[in-house]
Formats: sequence, C-alpha cells, structure tokens
Amino acid sequence: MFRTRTCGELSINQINEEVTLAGWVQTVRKFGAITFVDLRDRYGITQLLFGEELNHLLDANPIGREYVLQVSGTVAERSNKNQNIPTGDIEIAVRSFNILNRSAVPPFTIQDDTDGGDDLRMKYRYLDLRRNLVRKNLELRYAVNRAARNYLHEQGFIDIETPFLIKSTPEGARDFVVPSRMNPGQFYALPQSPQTFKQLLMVSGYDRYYQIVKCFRDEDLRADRQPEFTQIDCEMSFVEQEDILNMFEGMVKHIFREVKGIDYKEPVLRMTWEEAMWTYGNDKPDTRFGMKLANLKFPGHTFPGRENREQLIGGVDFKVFDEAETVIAIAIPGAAEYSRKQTDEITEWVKRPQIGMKGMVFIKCLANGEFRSSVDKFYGAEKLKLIAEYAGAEPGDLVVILAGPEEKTRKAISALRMEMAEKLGLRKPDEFRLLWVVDFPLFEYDEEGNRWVARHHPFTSPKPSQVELMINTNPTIENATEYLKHPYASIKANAYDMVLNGNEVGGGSIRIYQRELQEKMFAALGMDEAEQKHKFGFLLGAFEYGAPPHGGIAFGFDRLCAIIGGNETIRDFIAFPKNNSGRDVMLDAPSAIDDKQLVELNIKLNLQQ
RNA sequence: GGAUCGGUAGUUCAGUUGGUUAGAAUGCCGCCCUGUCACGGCGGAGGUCGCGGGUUCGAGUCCCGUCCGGUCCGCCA
Repeated sequence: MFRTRTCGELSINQINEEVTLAGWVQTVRKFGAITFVDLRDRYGITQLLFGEELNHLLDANPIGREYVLQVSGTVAERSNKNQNIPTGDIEIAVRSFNILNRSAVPPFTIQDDTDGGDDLRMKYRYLDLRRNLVRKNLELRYAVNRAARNYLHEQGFIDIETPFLIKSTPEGARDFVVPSRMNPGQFYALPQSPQTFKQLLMVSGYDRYYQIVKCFRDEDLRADRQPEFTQIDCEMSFVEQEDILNMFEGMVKHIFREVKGIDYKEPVLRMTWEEAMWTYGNDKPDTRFGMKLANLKFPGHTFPGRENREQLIGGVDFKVFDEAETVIAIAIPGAAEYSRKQTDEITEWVKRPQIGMKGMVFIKCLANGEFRSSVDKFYGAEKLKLIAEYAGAEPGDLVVILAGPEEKTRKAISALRMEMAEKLGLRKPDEFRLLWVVDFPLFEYDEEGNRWVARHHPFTSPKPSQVELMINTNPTIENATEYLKHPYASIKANAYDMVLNGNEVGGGSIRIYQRELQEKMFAALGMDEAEQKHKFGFLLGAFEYGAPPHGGIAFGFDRLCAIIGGNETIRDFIAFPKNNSGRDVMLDAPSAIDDKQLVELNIKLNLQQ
C-alpha cells in the first residue's frame, strides 16, 4: 500500500500507530543532527521527524521543497506542540523514507500568502492549485454543484446533455465557431447556452430538465466573465413566473444551507426592474447597504407617476441643475468631515472618461446641524436642509449630487454608490443579500442599428396583459414613437434575474410557446419570414406539435460560487481559467495550426497586417 | 475599439531633480546548529531595469512607439 493515512487526519488518538504517508515536501528545517519536514497533501500537513540515525541517508538523498515523499514511521506525541495546525499535537518518527519524485525549485512558494503574482500563478497553474486557498475554492465549487444537483434531483428534474457542436445564430453574443472538415466551408458554433434545446425538451415532455453545462461566448473578458463558463441551466413545463421564482429561490436557499450553513427563512425580496432603476440606478442592485437614490429631477416619461422634486433645486438660477435632464443625490454615511482633497477625489472620480460626468455638487451635513455645500451661493441653509432630508441624510453624512442626461447620470450615481460603499467597507463579503428583479422590458432600442433587440432573448414572452398588444399591434421600429423607444415605456417581459450582492447570478423567463407569437417576436426584431425559417425553423416547427407552456432560468455557476466564496473574481474558482485577453497562459492557447490542418479544413487565412 | 494602472534579481517590491559599482526582503547554494514549525547564525551566487527608437556629456528615471499583464467602459440574445 502506498499510504495508510493522509497528512490531515492524524491526532493524539493515533499515538504509536505505524503509518505510511505520501505527499509533497512543504518545508525542510534542518536542526543539527535532527531534521523536521512538513509533508503536505490535499488533506493537511503532518510534521515528520528524521532522527540522527537517518542523517547519512538524508545526506546521500537530499530532499527539497515539493519533492514527492513516501515515509513510514510511528505516530508520536510532540514535545513542543503547534496549536496552529490540526495535526500539531503529533509528528511521525520516521523509520524509512522513499523519494518518489524530485522537484525543481518552484517559481513561487506554495502557501496561503504566496509571493507569486497572478500571471506567474496562471502560468504554473498546476502548482497554484496545490495551494490551500485555491483548493478550498474548488472544493466549495464542488459543494455548490452537489447541493444544486441534490435539490434538483429531489424536485424531479432530470439531467439531459445537449450538443456542443451546433448552429451559429448571430443574435446576441458573438459565437465561437468550429470548422467542419466533412462539410467544406461550413462551421459549427459552440452554444452560448442550451436555450433552444431545453425548450425542445419541454416540447418532448421532459417537464423538469437541468444541466450543469459549459457555455461559450466570444466577447471581451472581465473579472467576472470568461469566454467559457458554466451554467446551471433549468427549464420547466406548465409553470408561471411565480412557480419558477419559488422553485429556484428554494434551490439557492438549499445551496446556502448546505454549503454555508445559512438558513434563509424569509422569501427573497422582489423588486420590479423599474423600481430597481429608480432606487439604485441599476438592474442588479447591491442591497447590503442603503445610499438609495434621491431622484430630484427626471424627465416625466422615464418614471410615469413618480413625483418630481424639481422645486427643491429650482428657482435659484443655478444653471447646472436647471439645464440638466436629470438630477440625483445620494447620502454617503459619515463622510461630512471629508477634506477638500477627499471631495476633490470624488469629483475627479466621476469625471473619469468611464463615468463621464462634468462635475459634482456636495452638501456636508455637519454633526452640529449646519450645512456646508459647494453651492452655498445658490442655496440657503433651509434649501440645503430640504435637499439633504430628501436624500435621507443624517447629521454627519455627505450628500453628493450629480446632474446630466438621464441614462448617463443614473448610471454614474449608481457606480459612485458602489465605489463609495466599497471604500467604506459596506460590501461585506460574508453577508449575502438575495433579490429577484422582475418585469424587465421585453425590447431594448438599439440606437446604432435603429432597431429593437431582445433585452433577454427572443424566446421571452411578454407580460400576459401585453400579449394582445404584441399580437395586435406591430412593434416594429417604424411604428415606435420616440417615447416608446424608451425602455421605461416599452412592453414588459415575463423575465426575471436573481441578484446576489449586486451581481446577476441568474436570469430567465417564461417563454413563448405559440408559433404565432414567436413569429411576431422575430418580426419585431427585424427578421423576415425567410430568415426566421432559416435560423429557427426547427423551433417554429416544434411549436406546431403541442408545445406546452414553459419557462426556465440559468444560473452563472462560476459567479455564484465566487460570491458565496466571498469573491467577485471568478478566475479563482475555475481550475484552469483564461486570462484577460482570453488566453490560457499555461497552454499558450490559442495558437496557430499547421498548414496541413488548414488544408484539411479548407481554410485559407486572410490576416490583416 | 477605448480609458487607466503596472512591467527592475527566481519571486514580491523600493529606487529622490536624470549623475559613482541598481538596493531590500524572501527564495536559492555552502558551512554551523538536537525541538523547530515564518527556526536561527555566518558566508555566497544571482540583473538585457519588457522590447525598439529618441533627447542628453550621462537614462531604470524624460519623450515616442511597441509587446505583455491587471482593472474598467464599449460589448456580453
């Protein structure tokens, strides 16, 4: 037997047991005639004691970091115990050892606070994966996977695999394509999601389907976006939106219970998309903290029925506010004592090209009840007090006000809210706030192409109350007035997102299941009959043969794991991730292929430059 | 496609206004050490300052270009 025990399990209970261990050398501490070696495996670290009698063997067979070692000996109680590790009470009095393999000196140390930078760690990912922290992340990922599967299995879902080599339909994200050798000049696409397959499975009567499955999107990367990523992909038949929300908040709660021991008793909070945009300026708000938006001024059509507070800021000839489409404030808790330098930093921050605001107005709500603002010459104490009150500011808070075009301003204040919360430590990684955002707009106006695009995807159904509107009118772009082009006024969808700590972790919809409505939808997106048939004929055909009402959801598995692990960088939760430019720096992929391969594939390169 | 930060020893970093032989820590190598666990002590090796060009008597430092990496915007049905 290679080993009788692991390096993580021995304790005072195994004193005098004869054991054989195998693992990697963490450190060697030579101490005169005796030598201590820490041996590491997946389960922990155990100290080995090489006595004087083994010295000549060690001299003849020197060992170093990351050598693979097999040792036999007796479990002994330590004279000096180490309280910091689980096996700290014992050590192995080594009788014999065997070097199973040697190791080059690793380019960085295999420990929690490693000295290796990201780039280096990715290049030697197989060494990085030996580290505790990374291993814990992968273990957490497996725990989430197991919890999800168990829950879905208990609920009667069945896991059905769908193909990876499918047809390219250049809607939405850019496809990764794969050339077909046997069909010259033709290409498969890798799925952006198994969307149409799971809908076809519903038509086939598999009324509860799931799959934990890789998806592919050829778009630029982010800390929370990889070109290949994993979804928990689910679909159900004979359901309404409410059924889906209940079923899947059940799943997420189950995951939290199993993986984190957190028991969520209350239903997950629900918020309409419009409410989210109004209150947070964002469709995936982080609800762990307040700093809600105080909408002082906004164009009437954006939030019909909401009260405009223009009178609070108008009438003093302050052009910045008077001429702005939208004026929004937030109260930053405890920031009233910010120095000139600190407020200037915020101003600089909102003026960065990515944010693009022209400036910032602030009101310091001092602890003594006085107000100091950057616009004192326009607003008296009484006005400042009213604005601060409307922003929900307490004494000691700093009210920050941005003014500009509606969309830009809302986005900017939302970004500032997140930035300040991050700075103030309000985004606590061990606190989890779930939220359903519902009633998304069905369409989005694409200014560049002057056309409608599906906000979620073209298989999403309109709200029941708006189906008639969809069928009877023609929601083509030609028919849309400027007013209707605004997302706040457009037809709402049976679409929903699950938001966790300000991250979209899942999204889905009740689907269209009638051919007529689906054709109407495609037409609204600018697809004529021929194009519809060419791209989605199989789906329209399937809808002819008794398609049941159905809907579903897909969770971003990597992202969900990362956030549960207290992190927003999904790379740390993927065994072999891609870097920022979509490269695998360990494999050095992608790479050029042989001319011979190109000839086989009937491909001629046409490289620019 | 764009913005921004970074690239100096194996590694993580410092390097002043442009000025002597580019430093620290850690790792590595050698010697010493019988209770360490971030062991300790003494000694040593280790550098194309990402790459190319320019300014200058002189460039790690300033300028231009380029490559690589991080973060963000656009993009992500």
